[in-house]
Amino acid sequence: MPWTMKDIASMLGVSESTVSRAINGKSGVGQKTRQKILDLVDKYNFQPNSLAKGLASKQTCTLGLILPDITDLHQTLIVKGIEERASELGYHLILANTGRSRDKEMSYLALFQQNWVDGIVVVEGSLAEVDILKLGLNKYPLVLVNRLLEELTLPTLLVDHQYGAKIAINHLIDKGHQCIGLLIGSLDDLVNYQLYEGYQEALLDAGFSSKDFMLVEVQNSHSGGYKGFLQFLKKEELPTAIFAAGDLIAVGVVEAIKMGGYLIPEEIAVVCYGDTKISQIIHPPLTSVKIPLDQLGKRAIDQLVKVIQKAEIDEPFEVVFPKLVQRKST
Amino acid sequence: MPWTMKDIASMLGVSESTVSRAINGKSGVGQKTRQKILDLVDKYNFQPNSLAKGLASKQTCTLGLILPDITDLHQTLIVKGIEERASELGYHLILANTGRSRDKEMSYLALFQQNWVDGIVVVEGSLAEVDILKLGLNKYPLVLVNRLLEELTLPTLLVDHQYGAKIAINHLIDKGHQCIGLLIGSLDDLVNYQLYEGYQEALLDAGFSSKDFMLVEVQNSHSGGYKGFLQFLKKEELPTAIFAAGDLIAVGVVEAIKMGGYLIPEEIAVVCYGDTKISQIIHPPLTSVKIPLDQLGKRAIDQLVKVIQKAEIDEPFEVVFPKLVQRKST
DNA sequence: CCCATTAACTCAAGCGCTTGCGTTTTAAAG
DNA sequence: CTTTAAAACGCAAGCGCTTGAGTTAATGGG
Repeated sequence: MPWTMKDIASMLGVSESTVSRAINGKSGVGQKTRQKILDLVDKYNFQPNSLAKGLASKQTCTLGLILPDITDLHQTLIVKGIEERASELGYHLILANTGRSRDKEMSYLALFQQNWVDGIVVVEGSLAEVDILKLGLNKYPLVLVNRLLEELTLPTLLVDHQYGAKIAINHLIDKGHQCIGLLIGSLDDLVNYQLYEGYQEALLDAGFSSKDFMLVEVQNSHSGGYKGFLQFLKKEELPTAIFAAGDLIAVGVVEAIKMGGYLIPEEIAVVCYGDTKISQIIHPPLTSVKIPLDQLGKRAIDQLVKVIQKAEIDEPFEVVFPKLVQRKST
Repeated sequence: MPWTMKDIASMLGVSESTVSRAINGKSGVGQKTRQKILDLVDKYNFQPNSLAKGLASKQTCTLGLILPDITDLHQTLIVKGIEERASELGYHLILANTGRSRDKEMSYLALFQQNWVDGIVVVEGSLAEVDILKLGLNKYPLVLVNRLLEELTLPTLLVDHQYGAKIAINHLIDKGHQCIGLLIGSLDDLVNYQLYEGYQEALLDAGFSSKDFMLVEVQNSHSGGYKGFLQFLKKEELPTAIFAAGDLIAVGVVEAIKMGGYLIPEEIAVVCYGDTKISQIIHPPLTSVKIPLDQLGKRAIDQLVKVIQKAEIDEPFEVVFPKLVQRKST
């Protein structure tokens, strides 16, 4: 049976309130009494019951985090940033993995809202406006990461993927490439579509025309990248540079390029979107676009804490910008 | 302001207790009353305050999970298993990432123990016997995954890495290899040491002698694997098969082998410990030892729930066995 | 038609902590 | 040695829910 404040209080012949104030560092307790209490707390390793504390004080100093797939490296990198900043600000983190199940997402959202946490971060996820409204969550401290709900003005953190594609393409143009291919997953995926837009914009800005676009839509996988390169081979002109929208695609395309007997980067340059371990250890290590996911997480917490503390949010939408990391493939 | 049971109760002119029993599906409520309550609950999307519920009922239907590094794929795969089984059994999961900080580990352990959760799973981690004892956690529902504390008989889930190494080596022996090299990270790491033991045992069992051991200790990284193979080249006899204890090492060694102009698997076979994405997409895809991490997680929850429900644990130590996945590298 | 049995429901005491307010103590000022 | 304001502390209500014991209503057998 764990100790309670009552126990500590009666041991010292003081009231519970005094113990409470002493532990929480509030005024209204004398020096010696406070010390005696703290000593006892230490001696018996007393831990105040956080349920009771939360119930009485209406705050838990805990943040809820909902994400679709904990085995996804991108997401865990965001979590890392979130965890770091939350920890700095004195918040604990509670993490819920939904396994991309909409029901679970709703269920955790509801759970958290039941006074478990002071605020919620939702990473990606599939929840819609109606869900938020149904749960009465539109007034709850809630920030969205990598997910845009246009009808609601919830604080939202996004990556500017279009910009990410542009810096990649601009880099290739700077290197003198005239024929730049794009290997990308389904354009139905919003991220891919944004990359595609960035690709187009960069080329147009540099004076190319839409005739110069070389797009191959593939499976977002190793074999997708491989097959994608074979598609390029069939075209009248072979690109001298390829922007691969994903590390697995990049690995596949590199393999295909080598298989075809071409040299990287001398004959074909490759830029990878996403600076993952895989893209670094293959041969040659790939120039890639690094997405500052930890930044994303940290700023999400900053926003969330602002909302919790009722500070006004000046601008609900924040954007982080990818950076180019140059390696041996360009 | 969220609704409370009191609100619901007064709307219908019944008592709070009736509402409570209706919501929790307990007996003592009439059909029509129950239905009316449930309808209202639905209409206003009433969510009982879980802090209050937990405080009163002394259980939260929530499990705490502590792990060192959420960006580590191995750990997240365990989490996935844990989450699935916990969810099946009606438990929510709370996840704490310590970033390998001992202090944070202690802090979360303490937090959880403050009645947040009904039980705790600790994955790997750095906590020692004294910590557990200091927190008075030796009587708390707690299971350890991939960490052995010998002086305490806490329920513990482990992977039999020694067995994992043995099946890999046996496979190579079956393929006719007489000279099998081992490329491994620091033997101070317990996992590596166990793999080393498995390696030895498999060879000895097959009639080899300790003179046939070919061990090179390297950095657990891509370049470690690369350099490791160069070490082999310096030896009088080149192994015809290599067991690489880690996917990054395996990638490095494969690169070095190709660089040296040898064919895989014709001249040199490779087996990788750990069946990760990386080991599957490189060329050739590697035969590897798959560690059933989801199993590990699921069985951890089974054990934990047993402890929570005060069921006796027959055997505190459970072990899961790796499996061999054959691909093109052997 | 009455009493016993069971089901439906209410009461009220907690769970362990916080907090505003009132009371006592302390000590400095008059 | 008072006066008085501030500091130290206690009291008790309350956070929102659960639960055992007690009360009332419904049901059926004799």
